[in-house]
Amino acid sequence: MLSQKTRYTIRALQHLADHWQQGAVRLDAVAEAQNIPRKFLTVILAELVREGLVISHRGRDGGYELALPPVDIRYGDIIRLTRGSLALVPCASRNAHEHCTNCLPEVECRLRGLMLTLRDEMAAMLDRMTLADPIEVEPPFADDPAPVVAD
Amino acid sequence: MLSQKTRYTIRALQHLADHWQQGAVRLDAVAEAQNIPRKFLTVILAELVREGLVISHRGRDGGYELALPPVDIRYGDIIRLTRGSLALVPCASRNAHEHCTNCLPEVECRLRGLMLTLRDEMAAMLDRMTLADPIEVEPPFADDPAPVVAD
DNA sequence: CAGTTGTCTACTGATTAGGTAGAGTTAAAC
DNA sequence: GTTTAACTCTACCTAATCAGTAGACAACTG
Repeated sequence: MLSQKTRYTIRALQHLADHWQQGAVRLDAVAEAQNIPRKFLTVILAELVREGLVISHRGRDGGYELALPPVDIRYGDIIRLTRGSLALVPCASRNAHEHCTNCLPEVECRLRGLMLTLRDEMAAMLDRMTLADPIEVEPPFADDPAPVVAD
Repeated sequence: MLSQKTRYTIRALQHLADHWQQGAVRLDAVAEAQNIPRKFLTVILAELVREGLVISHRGRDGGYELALPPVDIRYGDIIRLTRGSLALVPCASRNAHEHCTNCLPEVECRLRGLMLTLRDEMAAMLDRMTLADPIEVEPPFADDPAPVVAD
């Protein structure tokens, strides 16, 4: 699962992408539109600024904007950034490889073989999609009560 | 990431698959061959027995064996069993759907749209592979020190 | 220089992960 | 029919991570 923080990060970036070249977007605007706890969002955006994905402007009329065009920000990169890796097991990461604990030697681990293949397939998809791509939303599943939304 | 427990589960099942129709395999044999803490493995196998994936034999010369042929156990099923879902966000699960907290309405959530597509791709692959499939292992990445293995 | 906005360090409470302890139950073999 | 090598079950524990908050500070604009 993606952590809540990763989910917030992606939605915040999508929001900034939607306002690309429209000037800085205030933190409160993002928090409100995307339903993200304000204080938590400050932490998230500060991190994105440090990573160079987002530019901030302080003072009156301050806010945030993407540091590069949406088309240059791939979903794969975002997830690698926040989660460290796309892979489902540490030993199957190509960018942040670590050995699994209590595992077999990698050379004979079939779980690793499988997870490497899966990782590559996931990476292919996530690196094909950028913040500029329109994404089709899907209707909620039928037999599912709508969530109670606090106002 | 898959939890350590899920990883152990998969490797334990692979081990049983390797000994399919060779009689019951003792817990200690699995623990040793797969490098899984013995006591923890009892918990894992007990669960698999309850789920009907594994049969246990008590008493002397007891042990465990798969309850059905390896070819009938898909990796997708194993992960769904231990993790509840293949999806990377709760709202993108087709089998154990839940609403995400602090999210947008699902009908307009692009993160969900993306993650549903990804889930389906992952599911297609994981449901194509079974415990009977040979899996190519891959050599460790080159610049990577071998792990220190306690004996 | 007042007010609005972002920045930073630290903290916290709840949950989950990853195991362990230990008493109990079965059943094959002798 | 006793021994003994298995599996089973409930309970518990510790450490890490997650999700989020507090509050003082810094910078920019008008």
